[in-house]
Amino acid sequence: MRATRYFLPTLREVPAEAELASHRLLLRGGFIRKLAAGVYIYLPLGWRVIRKIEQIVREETDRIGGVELFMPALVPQELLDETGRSGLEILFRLKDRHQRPFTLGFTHEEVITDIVRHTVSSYRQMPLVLYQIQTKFRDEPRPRGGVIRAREFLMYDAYSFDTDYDALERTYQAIRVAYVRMFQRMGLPTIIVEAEAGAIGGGSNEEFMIVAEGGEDKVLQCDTCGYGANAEKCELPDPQLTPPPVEGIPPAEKVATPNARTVEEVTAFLNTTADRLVKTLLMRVDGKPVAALVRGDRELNLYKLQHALDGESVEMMDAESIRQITNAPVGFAGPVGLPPDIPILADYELRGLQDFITGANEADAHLIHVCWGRDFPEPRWADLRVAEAGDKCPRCPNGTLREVRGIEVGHIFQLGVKYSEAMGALYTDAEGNQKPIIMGCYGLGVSRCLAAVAEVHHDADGICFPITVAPFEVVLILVNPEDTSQREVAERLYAEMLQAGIEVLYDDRDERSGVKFKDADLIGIPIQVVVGRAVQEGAVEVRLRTDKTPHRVAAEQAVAHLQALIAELKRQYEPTV
RNA sequence: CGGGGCGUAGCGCAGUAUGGUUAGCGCGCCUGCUUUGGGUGCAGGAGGUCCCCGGUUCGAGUCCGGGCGCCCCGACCA
Repeated sequence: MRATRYFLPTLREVPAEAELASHRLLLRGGFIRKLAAGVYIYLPLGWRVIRKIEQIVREETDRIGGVELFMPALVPQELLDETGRSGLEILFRLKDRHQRPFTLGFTHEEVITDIVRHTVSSYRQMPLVLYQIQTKFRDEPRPRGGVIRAREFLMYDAYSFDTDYDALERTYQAIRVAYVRMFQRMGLPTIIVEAEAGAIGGGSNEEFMIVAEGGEDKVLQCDTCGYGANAEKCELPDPQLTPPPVEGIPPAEKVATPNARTVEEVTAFLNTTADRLVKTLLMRVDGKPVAALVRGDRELNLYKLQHALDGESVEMMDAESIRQITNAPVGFAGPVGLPPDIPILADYELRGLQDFITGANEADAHLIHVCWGRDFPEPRWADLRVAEAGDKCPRCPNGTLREVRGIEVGHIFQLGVKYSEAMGALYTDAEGNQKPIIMGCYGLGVSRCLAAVAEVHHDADGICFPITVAPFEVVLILVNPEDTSQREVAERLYAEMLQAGIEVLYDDRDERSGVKFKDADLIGIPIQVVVGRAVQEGAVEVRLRTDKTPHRVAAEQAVAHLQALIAELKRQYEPTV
């Protein structure tokens, strides 16, 4: 491709809206352009990278027997009614001219299950893996980081159908390996961590994370065993604390704490530390009120509370309900004197704590010297708090958790029968029994991977693409277009490279060399071929984007040299599993 | 949804406190010359709904009211 005929709108100045390096570089390099918040145009260069990524995920899915199809983005709302997902806030909604409600697909479990329930009826038709690469629409509360979290984005989603859980496990493992191979081929170093299922639901699931400072997710990793988990999910072991004796602790006493609502305000006012405080979070699980207790310096993990009560949903109680239950404004709730029909759950850690401070269920007042079992009934103990760096590993005896930030690029789920039962996707087994199909689903953020690659592979000058996903393999830089001998050599080389099947961007623009070098570095094509003054000796210079050392190569041998170099670079990204 | 910030040429910004010539600067763009190994130099030029609507005023980019859009932080406050 000739740069003079291409569309390469690079920006010299940094767009004000971008914070993350990947976002900045993708905008500056002319890969993406914003149309609205979380809505992006993929410019030619970005689109070429997207297509490389798509090709990799296709090849790896096909390799394990997956079959590609293409589902509609327009999804009738009634289909989502069947699984109770039509009310999700994340959905973009619209109506047709007959006022029939539609949504824009945010994921496609219902659509694929609909196809399968009408077509798969026998155990003989499974295992089956269907997948697509398609635009997804999610009205995110806060899009950010360019295409890292967009409202319209490209996603690969695969769905598996099996007759039993052993078969699902085999399929799941095959796809898990395929994912490892995909990310290796893209040059994305991932870790696999346990995760929460969110709106997808179902059984066990894992996320593929890129460790990156700009990542949105908090990930905990054991320093000893291989355990890793999203902070949303990360379990903590019961520390089996022995309750301290209650004898000798003064009776609970009400103290005035005017306007002290937050943990910081209360500890400052009472001149104590947050670990002497017990927070009482009034929540609703499946609409029913519960009180959750965690230490003042800890965070309640909503998912853990939900799971502890086997609930479907969890939310904070609204201020008005809190006022009714505690007779106090938000900020002064406590476990002492709560209505007895409100169950109290407390984090394991609190079993080792007595003589603490809580809200008094009264405006501008807290209780000190509170003891569970004495001042209020012994709560139900559970793992409720969000894991932090320094906590004990839940899987091995000696491990300690450390915290990193991650970009979630893939998420694989064992769904089980959640969708097949809700939607009546049944098959007949060899004995003639009707059973629900056992499903799995597997997502991979294609456009997010573009950002992840840029986030992982860049330096001060621009992106450094792995050759496997680079928009071009080689950029051919003609230093001085008015120098006829340089021009001739460059034109000949360009023709030879095309002939040899090398993906080359030929920068034949009438620009100063500095502009071309800067642009080449910015857009990150892995191999740079410079046709400049070395032409006088019949040579060109070949250098890597990542290592600027020029290698003189005779012009006649350049193509052979490049082919070898490309093969060598590609070998670095061959999968190891 | 809460808090903060922003909206002026394609991009980055100044001007707004204290209303008043023809609304500026840098980059980019166009023309000519120049230069040709890391965003060249000189000269000339084009390009504006000052986010939108309404109001105050002799006069609004600037003041007032309403709306929209975009960015950041938080959304676990107890």
